[in-house]
Amino acid sequence: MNSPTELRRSAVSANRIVALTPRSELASVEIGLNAAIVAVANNEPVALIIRGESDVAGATDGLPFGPFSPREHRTFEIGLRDWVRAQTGVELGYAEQLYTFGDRGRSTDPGDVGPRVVSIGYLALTEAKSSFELARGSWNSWYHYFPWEDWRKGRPAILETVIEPRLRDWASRPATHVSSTQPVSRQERVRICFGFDGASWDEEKVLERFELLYEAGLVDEAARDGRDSAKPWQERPQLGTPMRFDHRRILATAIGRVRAKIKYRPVIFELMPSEFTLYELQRTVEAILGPHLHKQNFRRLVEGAGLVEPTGEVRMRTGGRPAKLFRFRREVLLERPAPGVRVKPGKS
Amino acid sequence: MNSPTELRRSAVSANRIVALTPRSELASVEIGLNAAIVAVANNEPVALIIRGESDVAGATDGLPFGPFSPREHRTFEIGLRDWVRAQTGVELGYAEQLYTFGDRGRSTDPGDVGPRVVSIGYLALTEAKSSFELARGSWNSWYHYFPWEDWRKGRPAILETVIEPRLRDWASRPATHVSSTQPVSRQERVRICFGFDGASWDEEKVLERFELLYEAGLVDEAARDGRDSAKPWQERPQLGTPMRFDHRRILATAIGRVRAKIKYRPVIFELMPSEFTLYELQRTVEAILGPHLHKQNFRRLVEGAGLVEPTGEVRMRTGGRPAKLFRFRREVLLERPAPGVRVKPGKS
DNA sequence: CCTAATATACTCAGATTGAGTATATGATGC
DNA sequence: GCATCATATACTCAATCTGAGTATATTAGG
Repeated sequence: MNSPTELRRSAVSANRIVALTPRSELASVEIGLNAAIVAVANNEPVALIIRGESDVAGATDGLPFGPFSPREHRTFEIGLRDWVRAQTGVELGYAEQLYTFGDRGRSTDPGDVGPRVVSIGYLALTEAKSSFELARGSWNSWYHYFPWEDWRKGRPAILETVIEPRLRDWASRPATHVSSTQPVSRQERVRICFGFDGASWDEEKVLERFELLYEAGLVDEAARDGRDSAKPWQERPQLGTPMRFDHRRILATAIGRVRAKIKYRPVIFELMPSEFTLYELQRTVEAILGPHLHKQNFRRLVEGAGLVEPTGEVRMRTGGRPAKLFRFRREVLLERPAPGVRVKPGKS
Repeated sequence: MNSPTELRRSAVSANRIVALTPRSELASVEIGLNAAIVAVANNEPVALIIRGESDVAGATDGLPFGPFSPREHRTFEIGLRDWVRAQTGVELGYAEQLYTFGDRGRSTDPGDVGPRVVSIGYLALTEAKSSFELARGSWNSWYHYFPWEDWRKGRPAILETVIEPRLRDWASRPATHVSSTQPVSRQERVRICFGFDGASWDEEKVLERFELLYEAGLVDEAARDGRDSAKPWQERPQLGTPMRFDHRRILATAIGRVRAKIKYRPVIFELMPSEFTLYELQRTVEAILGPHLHKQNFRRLVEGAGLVEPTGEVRMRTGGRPAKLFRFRREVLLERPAPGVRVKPGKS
């Protein structure tokens, strides 16, 4: 199989194979476009969720998605915008590609070797207009699907009561596949991802945490995908609401990306109305990131970085002194290489 | 077409269409896996290049790539590793997904509406063992393809002499497609991407710069893809060596990603031998990032962050005082949330 | 043993950051 | 109308970090 001749032959033909192989012999796949559409409504971070029919594990919720057809759409993004508009009535503003998922182990049909759906995940950010006219779907809190990510009221209890004991139990068992590409022990991975034993909590590791729970068989999707370590879903505690297909994984990727990105790109303003007070801005950042920020320093940072400019107006009835209204200074994009809300957790 | 009934119908069927549509009707595509395999050899950043037959624009160089077959490979990464091993003999270590490209405008056949190749780009980092046993391909400097990115000897002359006048000329002409999604003028984009008129040079904007040159019809790939603004390739100055397919775009994405990533993840050590001096480490970082760093502060930073530990050995014959040898401290991964070489340009 | 070349250690001023206190001003209730 | 409350905004200060310099150590080569 790996004789020098074999290797040579396959190497030589490699660059030509696409052109030379008849189309029918090439295993082709279908492309699914999936959109994690994120907004912040009433200081709650939400994603646009489509409810569909229940799958084998009882999951009904999913992201807006549709097949990508090269016939109809010149680019993925155009296709995505069309799909989202048709499905939900939402006109997307900011959108960026997240990741392309294609594991066979994650399909709903684990033994399948035929054509397969490859999911290209997209992140979209939009302003949450109140009682938005949705043709279909609803805005659901993303902490509904990831309760362990909600640190707005301190460390979520579910970490102590459910996740930690079960993950420790899983970590104490030997790995089923001992691989040389996985040099870090289960225990260390659990400790780092979930901040046990004094390790710090990294709010960006959303996907890593979800993947760990998946590997440990603690989320319903794992059982549905037929992982050996997973018990039947009726017997397990439900860690967050499951989603159809691998949509929860895509949403986890999206949350991690947003949390990382607002620190070095001014994408937070995609979630804001055109005019806002600095405290509203802070609350929006906190809705995304979790921990509370130091109010005075947040102001200093945001104003000092030139991210906003006062409109001259004030908002009355804030319950105290009126707050100045600000707008996003689009010119920062032309001034600084990487403007963003480089916030760090603090008091108040 | 967009009557309420139509919209409703398409919205309702959206989630089911994958399951309900007969396979023959779904436009399926072929997945190509492409690897930008990066190393640093003799302080020169290099990528593994496969030379193939010349395309219509005369491009011969390309990245290792091959079709992804769901039949054979459980994941993209496994498929990629297999392909790279078969084509080049290289066993990949670190690899991460970059981006999935699928524009029709970038295919070699612009009018094509049939099955299309979607490229999933991967970045791989490896140590450049001297005169590596390559079954096929060669290590080429990446500045061969992107001469304007090479700032190791100061601002590259090609920016003044060729790029600036031609981009300014292009920017002064009105955009062919005036779109509301492009609120920034050509002039501003050129200024920001290439650091003209006192704007700072952001070494991470490799892809943005390449895309701008592509749009302006200044790289050979643009003419080959039949963009209206591009003159026949014989008439244009060759800005860097062109590559086949959209491989130069993938390499640009890879360079930008590496340059960004070494600042917050210790991926630089994937490019180093197991033992090295701090100056060798600095030279490797500089090969990737471009500008020179302040030697003393670089040492303070790297040691202070706990990224390395002394082996106790020294390297003689450095031309002066012997240098201590260091190794990567893998434990940092367990200690800090985002360890990396957070370097900033400076003197010496 | 002197000199060149490199490695490493130490210093210091300015900027940034975390966190506190003080003041401004409209809303509310009497 | 006025005290009180609640919030917004301004100012202060020490600890730390950062950029950049000078000084010293240790080899190789003549």
